[in-house]
Amino acid sequence: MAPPIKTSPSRRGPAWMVQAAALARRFHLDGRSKTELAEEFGLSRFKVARMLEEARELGVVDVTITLPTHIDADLSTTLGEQYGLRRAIVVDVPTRSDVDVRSQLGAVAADLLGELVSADEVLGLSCSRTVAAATEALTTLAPCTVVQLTGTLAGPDIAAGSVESVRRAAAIGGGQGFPIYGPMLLPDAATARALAGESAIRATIEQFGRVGIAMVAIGAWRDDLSTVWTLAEERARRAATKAGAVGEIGGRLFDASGNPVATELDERILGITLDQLRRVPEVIGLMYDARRADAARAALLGGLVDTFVTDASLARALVEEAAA
Amino acid sequence: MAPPIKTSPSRRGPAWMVQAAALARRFHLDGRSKTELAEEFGLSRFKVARMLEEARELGVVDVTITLPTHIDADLSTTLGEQYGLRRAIVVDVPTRSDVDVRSQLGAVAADLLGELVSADEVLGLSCSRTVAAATEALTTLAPCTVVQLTGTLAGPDIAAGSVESVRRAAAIGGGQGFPIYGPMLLPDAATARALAGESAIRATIEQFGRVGIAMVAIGAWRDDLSTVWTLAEERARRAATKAGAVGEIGGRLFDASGNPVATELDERILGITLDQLRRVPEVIGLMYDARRADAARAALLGGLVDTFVTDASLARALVEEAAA
DNA sequence: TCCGCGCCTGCTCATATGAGCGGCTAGACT
DNA sequence: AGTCTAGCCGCTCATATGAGCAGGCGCGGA
Repeated sequence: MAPPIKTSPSRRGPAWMVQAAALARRFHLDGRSKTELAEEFGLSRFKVARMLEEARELGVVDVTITLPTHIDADLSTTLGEQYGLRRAIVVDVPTRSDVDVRSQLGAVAADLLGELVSADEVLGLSCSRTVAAATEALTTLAPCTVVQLTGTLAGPDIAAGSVESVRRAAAIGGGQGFPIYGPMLLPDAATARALAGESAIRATIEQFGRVGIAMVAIGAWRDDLSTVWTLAEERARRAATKAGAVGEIGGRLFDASGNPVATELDERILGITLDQLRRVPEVIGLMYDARRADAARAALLGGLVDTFVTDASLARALVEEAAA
Repeated sequence: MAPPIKTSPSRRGPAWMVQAAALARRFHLDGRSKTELAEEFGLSRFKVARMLEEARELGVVDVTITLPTHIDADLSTTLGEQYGLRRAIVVDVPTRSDVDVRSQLGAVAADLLGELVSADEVLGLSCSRTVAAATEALTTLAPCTVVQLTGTLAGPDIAAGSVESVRRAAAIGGGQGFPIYGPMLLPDAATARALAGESAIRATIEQFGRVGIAMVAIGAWRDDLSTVWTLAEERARRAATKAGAVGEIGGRLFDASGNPVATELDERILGITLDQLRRVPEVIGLMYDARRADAARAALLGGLVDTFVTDASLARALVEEAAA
């Protein structure tokens, strides 16, 4: 016996199509109730319901989600679900230039801060060009305490990775700022310890436990893909890589599972540790570029981050990896 | 006092956007209930409802109605509403060539017949190239009686306007056919009367009162835009135009209000009268080309037609006219 | 500090909606 | 003709949903 395959259960004609389309428009777009539509079109409410459902099944109704900002909603949702994130936001940035991507990502991250930070909360910021881009784009922020989570980056564009981010955020929100006047990576452990003891810096470090929401950049532990990597000496780099480091947050290295990697570098870093970061209720991680996929995956699977803001290229790489 | 204008009642951030988008997708596309979504997303059902509604208002959810066939759903609905039609079907045909438009229109009209004609009904067909295109595209038709409503057109492509349409439809549906072997326009009234009395033709004419659904082409009473116009003598044309004729159906002229225009030509026509046509419960009018807008408007406003099948150019012209 | 206002939340209850049922009809096969 | 089946329709009743309301909360002005 051949199974009862339906060749074409019900071929709908043009009249049906047009009416279904009109129903769909008034239901989905105008938000009318099915009962209203039944009266308006002179149909039973059951028929309305059945037509709408069939229209959906036939793909007549194609709901396109068009966010006003450049956010890829579908990719965001997929990414968030696949990695069990609280939230994922994929910025659909057409250009490939690092500067443009950072500025787009920053704009979205800035909006996100405005949205998530509530008054009297403590906001923590790491130092990176991406975080700087976010604070540059910041326009609205609840009055909150702003804490610098890491020492400053001494890179070519010094202003980007500096205390400036904290100052700006505090100014916009109208709250207190806790900066760290000191480099992220120090020559040796002793200097690092000394600086950490300095009174202003210690005041900042003491805020770490109070941070309610942190925005940090995630770096890959690879050539040219992390500012910290660039700062480290060749020997230290090798040692860290050998120890399993694939990425870093604020100079703190982690392995493919997202667990901290303790190397000699760790002692020389001025800033929040990964364990401290884990205790922050809401960590927003910023990251872009598909070449950082390994580090991203580690950070996400390791649960270092609650909310992940990224660009489409990296998001796609992550989603495809997870699908395979 | 300045009125309480809200500058921006609630600026939603990226997190809200992404969640709203996810909700919208699952609601509109996957057809989940709001209560389900509330559980799935850990929200109250009220919040879900409000987010969905706000998303709709903000235009975040853009429901695109995409019909599988080349039908412009929006234009169809608008046109139908503006002219108070039972149904309007606008075929979105990209090409401009008459032949292509006719064949596309015909395909849709054929589907429409398959959809609307029920068994044992009496279907009437006028003679025209567009109606011929429809019967050529016909694949499914309920068993019904097919009646030719007008005499045959003696044009360059004779097959198109011939008895062939009736024969084809009757064959496909498997019902009886009532053809008219005789021209639509006769040299004089006496000949017309004589032919109408001929037994086979009279049998057909007697069916006119039983026709439950008619498919007719609407012509414009203008140079080159109506096959009948071409057949008439210059003198007759002028007289008809002077009498107010703007269009014709099966050679029967009507004025700008859709009322019959009685001229000498009327006596020489073999076929259904406009008054007889009005008594048909469902008249499907076929027409295309924006240059026929005047005739179209007259036929529609005059209520000569219940269902109007047309191309996008004509539909747009009509809609814009009505809007002004 | 107190108050009023705007905004958000979740509640209640009347209404809208969905799932499943049984009746009806038409076409296919015996 | 009898009968079977697939659609289609509209009903019932349990559930989902909407409109409107009241409480809470942060902000800004007196």
